[in-house]
Amino acid sequence: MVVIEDILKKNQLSVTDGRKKILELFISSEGALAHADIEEKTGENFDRVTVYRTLNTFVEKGIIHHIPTTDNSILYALCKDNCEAGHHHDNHVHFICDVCNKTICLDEVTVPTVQLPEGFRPSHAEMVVNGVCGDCK
Amino acid sequence: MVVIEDILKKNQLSVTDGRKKILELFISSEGALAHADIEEKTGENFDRVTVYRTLNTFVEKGIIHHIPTTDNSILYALCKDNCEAGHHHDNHVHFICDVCNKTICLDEVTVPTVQLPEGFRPSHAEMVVNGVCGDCK
DNA sequence: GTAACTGCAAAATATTTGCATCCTT
DNA sequence: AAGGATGCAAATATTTTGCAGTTAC
Repeated sequence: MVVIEDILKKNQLSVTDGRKKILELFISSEGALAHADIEEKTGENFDRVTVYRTLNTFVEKGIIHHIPTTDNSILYALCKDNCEAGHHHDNHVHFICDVCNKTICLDEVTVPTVQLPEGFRPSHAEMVVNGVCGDCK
Repeated sequence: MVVIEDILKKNQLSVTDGRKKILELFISSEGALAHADIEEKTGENFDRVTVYRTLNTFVEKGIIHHIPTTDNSILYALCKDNCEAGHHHDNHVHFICDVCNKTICLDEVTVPTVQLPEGFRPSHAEMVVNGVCGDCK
């Protein structure tokens, strides 16, 4: 698909099979993905190492970003257009469903600002909400 | 110290040297601790395995809890009194300093509620703010 | 004395690195 | 053709498990 290749080119990355598939997976999935998801769902067996490297590259370029999680898992999700390399401004709330366990980016819900104590200067804020999602209610 | 032993007893845990030292470390440090911090800062060389088991036990009992982080690290911090085993209600904002890299529990700052899309039901929310802390400004 | 906790060894997982080969540009 | 990306092998790092010895109560 043209769009996917454009994203890669825009970030000075050569267009390879693996990168296209992984990026496509992110675009087609509504939620966030863990490393393991990617190894499974790409269908073809990718080399584990390639997945690691691809994810790192995507994070560096600002195509995807980490999502904070309370358990130990590492999740990745697509960044929105206003992200730049190394400094993403992806200010929406993430929702983790307790039932189906999917992580969903609530693009419409902005992270609220909070009043910090004297002397603290915020640069970025993340918010994760747990609960039951629309599909599982 | 009496207080520390009381916390352990209150949670039906036998009072051992390792648990006392690790718990003491949490109480005396203002911020959150990673597994590695604990191995270092307890001074004595604990067995790595004991640290893992102690942390898990403390989390199960609700003495400490995970803090969500955007990078891959796993951080732990003390829970407040209103925490119960397996179900903590620790609703304050966490602050991670970009300079000194410490993670601080802002006990006074409550996580705000956000308006979720139709059909979503929240059970818990976490918020992490990055920036520069009072000491590093 | 008994149950629970610890430490050691080792297994199972997860992540990183080096290098030769292959693919993109 | 040149540089970057991949795959394999192997090195590291992280976490879990089993079991025997030790400690708390």
